[in-house]
Amino acid sequence: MELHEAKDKFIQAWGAFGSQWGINRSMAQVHALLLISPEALSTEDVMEQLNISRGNANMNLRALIDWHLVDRILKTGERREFFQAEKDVWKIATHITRERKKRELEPMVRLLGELKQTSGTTNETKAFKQMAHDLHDLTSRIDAVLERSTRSDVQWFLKAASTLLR
Amino acid sequence: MELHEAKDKFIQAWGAFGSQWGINRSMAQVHALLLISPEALSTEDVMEQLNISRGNANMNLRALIDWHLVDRILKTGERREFFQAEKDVWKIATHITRERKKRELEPMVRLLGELKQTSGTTNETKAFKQMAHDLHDLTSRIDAVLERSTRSDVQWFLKAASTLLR
DNA sequence: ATTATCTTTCAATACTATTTGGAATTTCAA
DNA sequence: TTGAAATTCCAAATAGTATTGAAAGATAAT
Repeated sequence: MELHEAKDKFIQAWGAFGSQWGINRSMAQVHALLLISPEALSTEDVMEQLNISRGNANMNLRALIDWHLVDRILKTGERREFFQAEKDVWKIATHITRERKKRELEPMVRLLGELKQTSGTTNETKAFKQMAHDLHDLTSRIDAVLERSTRSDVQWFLKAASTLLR
Repeated sequence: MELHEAKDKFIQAWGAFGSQWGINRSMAQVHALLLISPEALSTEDVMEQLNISRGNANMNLRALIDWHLVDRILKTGERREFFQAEKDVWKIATHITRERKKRELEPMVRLLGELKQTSGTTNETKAFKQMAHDLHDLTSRIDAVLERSTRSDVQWFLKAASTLLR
């Protein structure tokens, strides 16, 4: 397959994949583009290559920086800013996981913890409390697994181990 | 907290949580409602309790059945159908995971596998191939972990173990 | 201090996804 | 069979989200 075609396929697929998981398409596409660029790109580059507006490019670049997936690069003698994606896929996975865990999973765990103490003894209440309890238990476990698997020491260890075993 | 308030909070939260992860709000809310109902509900019940239209209720109930999260119940002497959610949270998690893995993750793994064989030796091509390779590696690993952790024998074992340790 | 260049903001617009409600279809007890 | 009761379908309406583009705001060279 030609590079051009492959690049395009990847950007489209990453965008579609992102939107299925609640990440907006442009953001995922900008990320994809930066992931496969050997050099840091300017806002203008991103706009041209993805055919999106300045405002859109700017907003999504900022969001990606906020998610720690992209760094702002300043080149000496250059007025504009350049953007470069983090290329280490472990770090990417870690940042996305931790961020979503913090923003979405943890609040849900907290809520379920509260809800399982709802007062009452009717059948309906019992069913509710049971479900809140079970879900709290499940989400806490998932939270714990994600916490462990994204801790930087584990990352270091896994990386070292996989290098040794290569 | 009162049951009514708790129920409502749960349904709203589950709906919001779902949409953040690419599951439409009504579907998540219907699921939430059925999760906490001790009895199976009719389409009419769902419509009333969530204030949604017949078409909407019907469509999402069918989708939930398709995802193996809800069963259709036939009561003798009753004309209408009733719906009951799977209450075992392990099974719920397993079904959701396996379904999304199959529909979304596996196709991405396949694509990355193809893309990493792109032809060319320029810097740009090399960067592209490297990223495709790394992402293929990562997504395959995630796929493998999910495969293992959702296999029914593992589920059985985990459940038995957690019962013993109670 | 002025100007050219780049970044950010945000109201208007376009686009997508969801929801509705009525018509068509199916089902089953009489 | 028939027809009341239920389900399913689907085109149109609505709601929700993303994108644009022009203007305002920064910034740094001259």
